[in-house]
Amino acid sequence: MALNRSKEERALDGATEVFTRYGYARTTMGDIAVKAGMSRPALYLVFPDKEAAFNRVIAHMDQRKLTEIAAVLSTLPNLESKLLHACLAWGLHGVELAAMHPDAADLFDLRFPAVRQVYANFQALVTELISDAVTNSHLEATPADLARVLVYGLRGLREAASDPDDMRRLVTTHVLSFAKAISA
Amino acid sequence: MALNRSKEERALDGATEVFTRYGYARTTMGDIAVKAGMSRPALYLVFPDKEAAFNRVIAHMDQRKLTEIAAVLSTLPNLESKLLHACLAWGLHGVELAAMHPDAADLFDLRFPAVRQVYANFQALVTELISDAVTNSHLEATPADLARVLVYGLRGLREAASDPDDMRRLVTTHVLSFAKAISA
DNA sequence: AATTGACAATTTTCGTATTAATGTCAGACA
DNA sequence: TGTCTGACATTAATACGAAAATTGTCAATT
Repeated sequence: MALNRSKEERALDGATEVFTRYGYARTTMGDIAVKAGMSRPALYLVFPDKEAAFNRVIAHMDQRKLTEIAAVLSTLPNLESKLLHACLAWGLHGVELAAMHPDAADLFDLRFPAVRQVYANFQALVTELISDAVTNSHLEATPADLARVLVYGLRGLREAASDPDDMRRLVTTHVLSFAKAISA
Repeated sequence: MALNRSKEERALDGATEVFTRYGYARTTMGDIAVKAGMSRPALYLVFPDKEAAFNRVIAHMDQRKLTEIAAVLSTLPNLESKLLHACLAWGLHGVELAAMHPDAADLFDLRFPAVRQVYANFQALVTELISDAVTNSHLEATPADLARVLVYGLRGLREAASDPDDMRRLVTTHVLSFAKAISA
């Protein structure tokens, strides 16, 4: 049994695959159970309910992405390149997912507590990154407010961008002008 | 008849009032006709169809707002204060309207060509404002892209802001950091 | 102890009847 | 004569009961 993945792993992976492909509304616990190779009641032994499954999936994906980003950040030399990489990696993630699975739009709905948490987490990362620089800049705003502006600004760009390449250009412009403002 | 407003005026004003209160989907041509004090067929002599009426209303409100903004801009001394006033006046307009009439959310739906035009117009205004400064800054982006980032960044802030006062704070932070970036 | 078939409760979907809204035009009106 | 409207056909939204699907639970099984 050591070679087989645990039922928790299979449940989480199955849920991740189905949710990211079809979004929240259009996936059923039955779909997930089939993907995970278990019965539907067995799934309820792993997740209390559908919403909890969704929260776990979002939180897990976010944790992976943030860890991945943090690992790269430590290799980068300055604030500008750190911010740029963080925002490109994080901001493009959603756009690429949406381009791959247009049905999964509700994965980014801020009405989900898990989605708001994703934004809060990234905002915390950005706040940490820019705190030192902000105190030296002549801006009156707090690092937290500046991070909020940067992060939700990224969200606004999603509506302007026509495709991932365009999004990349816009994010780069956004981040570099932001970095310049707080580095001055 | 000189004292009475023309039917075109009454139609436009009536349409403006009803659309801004109930949004596009929940207003009927009948509602507008009543407000405008004319029969429904008479309304069709002014507007070809409902969508045209909506476009006219959005375009007219936008024209008024942009004219109003432009008048103030000419009295302001520098780029920073001009940008700040423009973005506060323009960006808060929608938030305040939405706070007043929550049913009218679809007034800002980018699927409406008229709404996209509103963004394009403001983007053009911002591009014009910042063009000189950008050429002196060390940013590689074009004024048009920078304006796009600023304008759609404002849109993103709407989802972060909890109320008009919070929105005001966020917009101010956004604009001031932006202004600093292109003024350096 | 772990799992599931089967169940009640709830939600979604579907077909259909009904109502409402849109856009048009012949004819009424001034 | 030119402006306007009552009445109409067409299309779209709504209401609603029946059917199907989904959720969450538990007694029974392995």
